[in-house]
Amino acid sequence: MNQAVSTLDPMLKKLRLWAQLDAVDERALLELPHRVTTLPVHADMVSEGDEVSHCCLILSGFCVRYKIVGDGGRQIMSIHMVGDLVDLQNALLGVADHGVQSLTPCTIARIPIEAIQRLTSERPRVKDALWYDTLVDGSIHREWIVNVGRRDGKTRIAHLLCEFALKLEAVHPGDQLNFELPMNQDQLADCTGLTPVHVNRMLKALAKDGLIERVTPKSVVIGDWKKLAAAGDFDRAYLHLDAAARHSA
Amino acid sequence: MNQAVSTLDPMLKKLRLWAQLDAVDERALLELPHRVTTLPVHADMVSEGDEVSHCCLILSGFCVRYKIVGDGGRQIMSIHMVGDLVDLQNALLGVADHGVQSLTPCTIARIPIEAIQRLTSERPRVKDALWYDTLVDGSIHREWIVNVGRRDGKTRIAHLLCEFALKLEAVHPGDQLNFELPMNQDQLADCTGLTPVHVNRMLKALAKDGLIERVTPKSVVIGDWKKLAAAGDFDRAYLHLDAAARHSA
DNA sequence: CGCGAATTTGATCGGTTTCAAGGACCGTGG
DNA sequence: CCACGGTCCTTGAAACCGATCAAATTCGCG
Repeated sequence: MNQAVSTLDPMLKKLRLWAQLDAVDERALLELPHRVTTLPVHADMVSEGDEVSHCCLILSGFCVRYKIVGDGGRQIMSIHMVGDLVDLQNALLGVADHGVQSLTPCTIARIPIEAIQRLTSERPRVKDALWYDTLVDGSIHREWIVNVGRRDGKTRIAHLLCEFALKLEAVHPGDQLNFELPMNQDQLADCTGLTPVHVNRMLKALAKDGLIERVTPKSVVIGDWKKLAAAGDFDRAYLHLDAAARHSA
Repeated sequence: MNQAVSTLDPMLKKLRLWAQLDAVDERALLELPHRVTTLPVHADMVSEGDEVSHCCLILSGFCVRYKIVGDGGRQIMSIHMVGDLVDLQNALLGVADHGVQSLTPCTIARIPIEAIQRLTSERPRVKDALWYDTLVDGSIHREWIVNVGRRDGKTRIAHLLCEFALKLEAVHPGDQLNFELPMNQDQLADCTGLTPVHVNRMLKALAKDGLIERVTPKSVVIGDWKKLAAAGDFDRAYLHLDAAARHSA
């Protein structure tokens, strides 16, 4: 049982940032029924139009939410990592209005949505935390609208790299200036509304400007964070990572 | 007092779609403290970076949420109308990560955010309704990411027109095929990530294709809904307007 | 080592932007 | 009532960013 309890820990760690949970809340969260599954790379965990009965918590690996447009193009709307309840929105809305796909092999915990709904109806603070989580998600969505709508190619890529670095640092403290992207250039293109070819050129341009270094195609070393953030028109406020400070104040 | 009660009715009408509210919930919602204000056109009700203490319910008129990017460009992230709690997200997150501006003269009711928080902590169904509201908002954000990220100019405009027509019909049943846009072409451009000049050309193109008719610049008559929806790659699912049917089922 | 996938690079094309100017509409004041 | 000024819409021409097409190179991996 202790085994099972610790499984959902990444979720708890994140939700603690969003609301003041007491011991009962935390235990109830960790005791949510779930089934751990592993997924290969490029696996669809949810497809657009599916009726969603489970919510997937990422325990390791990366995945994205995306939609396919009429002409066959794909747009990625968000990137997710350890601790993210990746299709909470789909699950609460009842019908998947978008797909979810793994970028890398993943381990996930599938939690029945009814269990979550039962828990939130009994534990108001848990509901607050999950609500807050969806609010932050919305804030990130808004920034992405801005990113693809009003920034040029180089700026979009720089912005995405900054966001990824900070989100990674939040769940895996260490050296956020030196990481491996879990995406190839096709997927970066689908995040930024560009073509893979142009992504390639913009990455090269960022490297030439000395903002990043690339040893292998997917490795990123941020040479100068401030300059990259400036180049990406990046302001971390929208990630609300400093929420915890406000809450405990 | 009856006067004051009916003021917030547009909000109640919308929230009823999102959750099963009982008589106590509804009365509590209508009795929320508030101050009614009128705003001229192009007035900022919230600016990015503001600390937000109130939440604005739109009683009449239209407004948008937007951000300004580094090079001075503007991106509109959503359009709002009667019944929308327009900066609930900003208010709940504490700091405005975006601005809110009126497109037309508006009447709004400013509700203190603490009153909303007190109410949601006492009435779980109200919290559910507001949460659901923010979830639908997120769903619309995701569709906008797709719209500006992966669709060409003509398709973006057609999509926006379809969305606007349906949202308008939802709050003001009547002839959704014939309406007046509350936006000029600069603002349409800021919604779609295009330039005003190009918006002008795409509107003309849609008219030439017989998908819309334009008597005055802002008037839109949708000639053939199905064709316009096809041209706009539009699928209404993301608006979740049919949620009510599911809930009562 | 060799195959397939992903990255890189080059050349060309096209949608959209930019720059610029003319025209329509509307509220205001003489 | 009409002249005026400003804002918005419309249109044209040229420039540009990013897309497309195509091929070469590198990388990952069995």
